Amino acid sequence: MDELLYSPETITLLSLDNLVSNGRKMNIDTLKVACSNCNLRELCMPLGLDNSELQKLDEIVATRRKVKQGGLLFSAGDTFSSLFAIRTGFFKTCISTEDGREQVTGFQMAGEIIGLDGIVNDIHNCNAVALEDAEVCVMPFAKIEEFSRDFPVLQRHVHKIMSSEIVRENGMMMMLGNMRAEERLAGFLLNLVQRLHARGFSPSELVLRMTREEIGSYLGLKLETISRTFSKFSEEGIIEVKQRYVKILEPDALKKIFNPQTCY
Amino acid sequence: MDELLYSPETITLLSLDNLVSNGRKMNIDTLKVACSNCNLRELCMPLGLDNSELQKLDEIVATRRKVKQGGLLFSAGDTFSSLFAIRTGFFKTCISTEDGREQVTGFQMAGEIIGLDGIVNDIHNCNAVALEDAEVCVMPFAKIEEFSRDFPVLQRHVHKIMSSEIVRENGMMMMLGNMRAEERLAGFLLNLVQRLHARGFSPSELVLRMTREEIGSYLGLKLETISRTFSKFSEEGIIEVKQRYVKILEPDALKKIFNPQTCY
DNA sequence: AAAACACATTGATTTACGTCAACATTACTT
DNA sequence: AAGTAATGTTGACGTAAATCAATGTGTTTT
Repeated sequence: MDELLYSPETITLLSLDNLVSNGRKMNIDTLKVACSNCNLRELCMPLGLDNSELQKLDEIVATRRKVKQGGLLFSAGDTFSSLFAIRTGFFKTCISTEDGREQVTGFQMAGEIIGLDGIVNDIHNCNAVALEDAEVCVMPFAKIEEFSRDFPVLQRHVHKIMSSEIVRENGMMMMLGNMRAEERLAGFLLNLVQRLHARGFSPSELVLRMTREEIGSYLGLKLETISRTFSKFSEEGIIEVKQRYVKILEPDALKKIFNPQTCY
Repeated sequence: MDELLYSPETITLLSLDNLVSNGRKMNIDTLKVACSNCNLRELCMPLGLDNSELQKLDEIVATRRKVKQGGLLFSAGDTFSSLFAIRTGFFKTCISTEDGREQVTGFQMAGEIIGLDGIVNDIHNCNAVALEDAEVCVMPFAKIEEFSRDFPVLQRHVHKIMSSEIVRENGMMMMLGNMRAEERLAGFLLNLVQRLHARGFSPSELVLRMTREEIGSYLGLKLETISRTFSKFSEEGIIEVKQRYVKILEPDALKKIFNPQTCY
């Protein structure tokens, strides 16, 4: 394995929780929080807000909340009251049918917003599970709406976040409806690494926070197919895989697989 | 065929355009419009607004616009400026890859809102195609945002519309990722007929506005599979199919196929 | 250090749906 | 009314991914 610009350890760093946990699966941290000082400022809700607006946002983010690996931030059926901005950690959202089939609907990382599905019916529609120890900012939706009325920039931002989720899901429908296993996995890897890169991580290396089964569920495939496709990419020299660690050796090859036309 | 409570002709009625068209593919109707008098009041944007709020909404809906069958309301790449409320007619939204594969992302009918995908990037992300002659209310998004600030009920309503689209697409991911052809088509039919019923049509009969190919694209299946599955349902006495006309004979059987557990 | 467990890989076989192709029906054109 | 195009149906066959199963690897527990 080549020497790494970003070691797997470094990649994990952002998500580690240095504070002492009280041992419960979840706990509410009543410490006051300041968006204006948050190092996710560029990614999270505050995007594009000036100082006075940032201060207002501080009022929205009343509390933080920690979720241990494997813990639930919320479950389908819970009453909806807040959106959550991920500070650290990694989540999956998933829904299940009565007969126990599960569909992962998304993977969310630091700076992303979770819980939009609850707005329609004031009830959460999916489960949000922490795939590693995580911390989120709790943003009561009533407050978001209240401040949105005073701050058009915030209002617009909220709308863009929701629209972007709609567009992402449109893309997933294309994946699930039209693409073959290799295309889906290529698209998945490119998307993941791009979002990690936007957060200061390597543009070519990543450590998967989810199992093959969870990737498969997200992509509408079985875990064996994910494993086989990883192996195939690896044999072709496109990626290097060692369990959860993935290094993209030929990003262009991956792009070509995902979207045959654009990369000729 | 039994005598019909709602004939196919009746079902078509709502969508017919009685006004004279000027012959162009699309045209902008500058006639002032009143939401307060609209017969879609219960379904469309105004849901839950009182009289003074309804009047404000009238100001948002500046114009109407007609789209002929096969015409485009907007295309991917068009600059986004307005949402559209469907007054009459039926639309599909779809996206395509560079190499020409098409994915239908939704079918929209009277009272539903179209164009939410454009908000993130101020550019439409999909094509909206009229599957029959249609008329929409043009709602400039800047105005929607402006009035949302003054009318919390409207603000909440806009949020719910967006959230509901997210939830719908979550459901589609479940369909596309986990369900077999029969389950998908059963779910599709149940959803269509339920939405039509909410608009005063029959709870058991419908006339499809889309081809087998378009249904297939939406459901991630090929047109032959749609055709075969229709035939199978028909042979089993669950539905009666004659081209675009469908009558649901055994709604419970359909529900059981869609969701094996809930109906035992 | 060994045992137990969760997760990942790989092979053999099956299957649901896709592909290809012929034909039927309806709607559109002139 | 006849001819043409678009859409829908049905059959024969092929295939990508699922299923079943065995084995490997890494991590946690005691």
